Amino acid sequence: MKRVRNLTQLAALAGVNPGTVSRALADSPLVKRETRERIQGLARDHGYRPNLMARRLRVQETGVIGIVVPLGHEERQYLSDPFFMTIVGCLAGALSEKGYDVMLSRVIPDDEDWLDRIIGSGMLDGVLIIGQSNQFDTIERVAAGYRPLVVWGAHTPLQRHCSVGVDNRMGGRLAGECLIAAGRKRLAFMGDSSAPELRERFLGLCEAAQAAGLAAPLELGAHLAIDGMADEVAAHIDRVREQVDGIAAGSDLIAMHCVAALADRRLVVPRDVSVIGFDDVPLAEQTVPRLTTISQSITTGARTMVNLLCDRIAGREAQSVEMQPFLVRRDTV
Amino acid sequence: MKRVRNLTQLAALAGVNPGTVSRALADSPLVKRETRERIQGLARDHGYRPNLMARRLRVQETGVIGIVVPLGHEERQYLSDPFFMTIVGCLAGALSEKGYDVMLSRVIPDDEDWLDRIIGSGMLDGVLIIGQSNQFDTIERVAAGYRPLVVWGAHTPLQRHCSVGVDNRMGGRLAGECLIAAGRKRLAFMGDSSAPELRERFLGLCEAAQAAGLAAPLELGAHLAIDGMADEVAAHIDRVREQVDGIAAGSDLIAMHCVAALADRRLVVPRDVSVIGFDDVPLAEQTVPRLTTISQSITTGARTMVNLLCDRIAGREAQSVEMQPFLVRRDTV
DNA sequence: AAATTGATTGCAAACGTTTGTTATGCGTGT
DNA sequence: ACACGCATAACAAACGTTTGCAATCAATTT
Repeated sequence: MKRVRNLTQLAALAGVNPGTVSRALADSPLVKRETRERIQGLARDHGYRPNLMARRLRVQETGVIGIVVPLGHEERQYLSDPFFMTIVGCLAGALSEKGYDVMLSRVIPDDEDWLDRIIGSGMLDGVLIIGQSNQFDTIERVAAGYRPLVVWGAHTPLQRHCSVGVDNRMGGRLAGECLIAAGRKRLAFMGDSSAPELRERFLGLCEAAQAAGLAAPLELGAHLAIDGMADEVAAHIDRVREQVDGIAAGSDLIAMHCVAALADRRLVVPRDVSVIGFDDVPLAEQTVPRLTTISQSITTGARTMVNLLCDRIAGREAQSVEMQPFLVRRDTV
Repeated sequence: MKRVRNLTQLAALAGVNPGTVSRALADSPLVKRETRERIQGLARDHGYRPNLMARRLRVQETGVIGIVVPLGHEERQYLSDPFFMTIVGCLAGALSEKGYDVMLSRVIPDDEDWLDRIIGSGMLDGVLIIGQSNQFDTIERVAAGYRPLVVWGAHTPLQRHCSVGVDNRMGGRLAGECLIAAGRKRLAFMGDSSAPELRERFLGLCEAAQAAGLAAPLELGAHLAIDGMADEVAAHIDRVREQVDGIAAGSDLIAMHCVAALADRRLVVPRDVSVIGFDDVPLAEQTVPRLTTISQSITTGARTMVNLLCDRIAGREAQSVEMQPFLVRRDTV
C-alpha cells in the first residue's frame, strides 16, 4: 500500500478529478455520499495528508499565530527568564485551544524592519508581541496598518496599538507600600530601569517612599544578561548591605537572585532584609522562602491577549486592557 | 507610494518579467547589475515582502522545525515545568542561530496518528520531540519512514529512532550514592515512576541502595498535574516524615516542592533531611538553599539535538547520543 | 559576412490546493 | 418528444513563487 502524496495521485487512484477529491475530503455535500466515502477510505488507506503549505497559499489563511519577544535592551537575554517562559506557555496553551498553531520568534531588532518582515511574510494570521522593549515606535508604526496584533506591555493614553498589561506604576507603589508596612525604611530598587516597564515600577516605588516621608530609594541596575546577573546582584548587595533593609525587585527572577545572594551572606530574609518581587510566576510559590510579589495575573493576561487577537482577526474592534496588579503576600517581606 | 504585494505587480512596475524580479531579489548574477539594483530599490520603496508560503510551496522547504512535547502521562501537564521551558528555550535559541523558525506544538496524543499529522502536513523540515512519554512505539514506527526526527529521551539498544538524553539509570544511581555518602540511610524516591525516564531513575536509586546494603527506597508518586503537585508532595511528606532522611526527586521541580514542604514543617534541609533533584535547570542554582542535583546538561543536549537534526536534514547519517549525567553538589544534601 | 559566443531577459511549467463555473446524465412534468 | 431542474462530477483558474529553457541582441571570432 503505497503512500500517496497529493490530491492528483489520489484522484487518479479513485478515477475522479482532483477537485472532487478535495470536496470529498472536506465532506462537501456536493459529492455523492457513496463516492465521498470511497475516497475518504482510499485516503485513509494510503496515508494521504493534505499539504498545508499549498492549502494555506490557496486559502490565504495560515492558522498560525506568531509569538515574538523583541530583545531590544539585552543582547543575549534570558529567554529562560521564568516570566517569558510562563507567558509563552500560557499563550501557546490558549492558542492551541482555539485551534491555532504557534510560531516562536526571538528577535533582536537590529533594523527597524524586523516586524514588517515577520508580518509581511504571509506566514501568520496574527502576531503577539511580548514586551515593548525599546521598540515602542516601531510597534506603533506597524500597528497603524496591521490589525491582528496584540502586545503585552504598557498602556499609554495616546497609543494606537492594542496592548494588555498591568499598571506598572501602581504595581511599584504596591510593592513600596508593602515594604513600608513591614517597617522597612531604607528601600532599594533592583533592576534595569531603562526598560520602560521597570522604570514605571521604580517610579511607583519612589512615590510610595515619598508618600511615607522616606528617602528616595536606591536604584541598582541589574541586567538580564544570560550570565552575570547573579554576580551583578551579589555585587550590589555587598556594596549596599548596610544602607538597605527593603528591596523591591524588578522581576521575580531578580528577587530570587537577591534572596540567594542575601542568604549567602548569612542575612535572613525577611528578618534582616525584606524582598519583594514582580510578576508572580508559578515558581515564586515554590522557592524557599516563598516569594512575596506583585502579581501580573499572567494566565488571565495571556487569555485576554488571545481573545483580543481573535476579535481582531475576525474583524471586530478590540481595545487595550489594563489590568490591576495586586499584592501576593508570602514569606519574603 | 503604494504597498505592492506580489512579484507580478512589482514586475509590472519595473517593466520586466516576474521571473527576472525573482532573480534580481535573490541577487542572481544572471540579471544585469543595473536592473538588479533598480528592482531592489523599487522593492524597498514599495515595501515589498515575498510571500513565504508561496516560496516554500515552490521550493519544498519550509525553514521551520517543529518542537513537540507529547503529554501522554499527564492530562494537563506543566508545560511550565522549568525543565521543559529550559529545553524549549535552548532549542529555540540553537535553531534560530541556524536560521530556522520554530513551531511549537503541545500534543495530547489521543490517537496514534498525532505524529503523522504533524509530519505529513508538509509544514516542517524536521521535528524535535521532547520526551518519549508513553509514545515510544508511535515514535519508533514513524521514525522508520521519516529521517529528520530527533527525540530527547532514553536510548535503548534496539531502538531505531535517533535520541539524545542522559543515562537515567546511572543518574539515579549517582543520586543514591550522593545521599548515602552523606550518611542517609532511609531513602525515598519522589516522582511518578510510570514515566519511563523516571522509572529508570528510580531503579538506579534502588541499585545504589542495594549496593550499600540499605532497605529498598520508598516510592512516592508525584504527578505533574498543573495544580496539586505541591499538595501531593506535602501529603507524602506528612505521611513518611519519620521514615525518611534522604529524598531523591524525579526532577528539580519536584525537589523544590520537597524542600518547600519540609521547610513548612520546620524541617531543615539538609540537616534533618537531604534532598537531591534531577535535571539541573538554571533555577536550581537560585533557590535557597541551592539545589544539589543530577545534571542533564540541558544546553549541550539541546545543541546536540539540533546538530543531529541538521545532519539528518542534509541527508547525512546521525546516531543517537547518550550523555553521562553528573552530580552537581550544592546545598541540599 | 556569417557564425559563434555570452550576457540578459522572457516564457511557462511547476509546487498542491480550493472553488466558481461549466458539462453531463438522469428523471420529471408538460 | 422536449424543455426543465437536479444531482454529480469535471474543468480550469487562481494563490505567489522559483527555475529550466528558449529567445533576443550585441559583440566577437572565423
